[in-house]
Amino acid sequence: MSSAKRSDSESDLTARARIRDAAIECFGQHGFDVTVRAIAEQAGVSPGLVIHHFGSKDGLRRACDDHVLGLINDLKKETITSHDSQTLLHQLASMEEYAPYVAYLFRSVQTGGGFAVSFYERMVTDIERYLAAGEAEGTVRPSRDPAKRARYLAANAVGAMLLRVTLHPPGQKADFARLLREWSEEYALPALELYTEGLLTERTMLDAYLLYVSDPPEESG
Amino acid sequence: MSSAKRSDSESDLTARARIRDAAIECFGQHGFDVTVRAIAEQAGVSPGLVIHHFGSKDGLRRACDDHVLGLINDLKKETITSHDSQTLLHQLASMEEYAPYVAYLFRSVQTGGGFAVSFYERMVTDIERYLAAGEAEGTVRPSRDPAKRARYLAANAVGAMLLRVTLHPPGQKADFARLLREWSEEYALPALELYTEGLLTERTMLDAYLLYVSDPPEESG
DNA sequence: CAATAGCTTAAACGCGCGTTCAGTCACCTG
DNA sequence: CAGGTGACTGAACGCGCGTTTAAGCTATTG
Repeated sequence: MSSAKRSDSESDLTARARIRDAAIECFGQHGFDVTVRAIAEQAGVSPGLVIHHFGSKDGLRRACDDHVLGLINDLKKETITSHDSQTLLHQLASMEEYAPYVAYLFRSVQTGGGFAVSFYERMVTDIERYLAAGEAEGTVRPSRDPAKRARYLAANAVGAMLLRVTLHPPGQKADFARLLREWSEEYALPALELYTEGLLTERTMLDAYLLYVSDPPEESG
Repeated sequence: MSSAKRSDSESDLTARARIRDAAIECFGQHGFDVTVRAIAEQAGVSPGLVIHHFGSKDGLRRACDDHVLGLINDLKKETITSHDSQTLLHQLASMEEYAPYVAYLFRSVQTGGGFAVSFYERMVTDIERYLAAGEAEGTVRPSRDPAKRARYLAANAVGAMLLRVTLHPPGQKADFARLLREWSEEYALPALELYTEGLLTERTMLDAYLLYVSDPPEESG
């Protein structure tokens, strides 16, 4: 379904594909409130044709979701063997030709909805696998609850980027690869401090919590 | 400016104030795309009156920003002496009568813009002070760059909550106090693990980075 | 009481949106 | 060549939005 046509150069694509690509670009750059007219103009067609092919603006959005999902799946299958230590988003962002799709994904997460949730869940399990590998390798400390740790770290990492993009929206041609790189450089020090030395000097809070969960007090009310 | 009238009970307020409060409630619950008509209905007035008092929908939004900002300032002045260890947002959320304002702030951050940025910057310095206090007290490890650490931790904390609210939007009467509490309980373990034990088993990455910044390699290109 | 000023409303305006529709064109099929 | 099918367009429709406008109501003032 997603592996049919795979050419580019913009004009030898079927109009339907051109509209879909234009929509992904517009949605990613300006959010899902872009007008159908703007998408049509970007694709070089009339607004009516957009609806003719996708039924409605919502149908177009679903088609975009499906297409991006297909690309992700294809990418995953390709890189499942090459055991690189990069997370899904970094993989995507590092490839320049995938820029519009990364922007689309950011915008999806920013907007919320089912597609964003499923993509985020994918990242969570991605990070969980990544941490488990590090654990097996001996570089990552074992956790008392690896799943929750992965979820916690994922929420922090993705949330921080989401906040950044929301408060300081990038310009027209958003280079998310650069954005992720700059983020990593900017906060490498506090991140590495936190990851290797922790934040607290004593373990009293953790020990108290562990004692608490092993022997919880009675619930009142 | 924000300390003039301070009564409630909804009907003895001036219409202007009633509209403003209704707008804060609507904006917080449904986002800034709520219609002026919906706000007017919530306030029990006609749509025209809303524009009559605030000039435009944007003017109404600015008035809401100013009002919430005023409340925050008042709250800060009150609790500046009581040196509690709670961050600004937790203080707000812990007071039930402030619920609409917390929802409004969440929605502001979610939407972006100048007001959201200034509020977030406030949280950053808030957390920086909080960390510095812990450092002086001996419970928080000193950092090689406290400002950046504060910014990093703030981005993670706020971003994670933003992501949560975006992907799993709360129902009609959003209880953000409960939401923050549930979040803390849910991820107490991985957070405490990370904060007291760190994530990595070796300090090679941190040491390599420290070496790198003290003697950076030549930039090529 | 008459007059003025401000609060308030119902109705409507203008605009931009998603969508529909009638019709044109190109291309297959027999 | 006749006929039909689907891509495609330009124009329009209908709707909901923010906003405007004219008029009514109330209260204060001389």
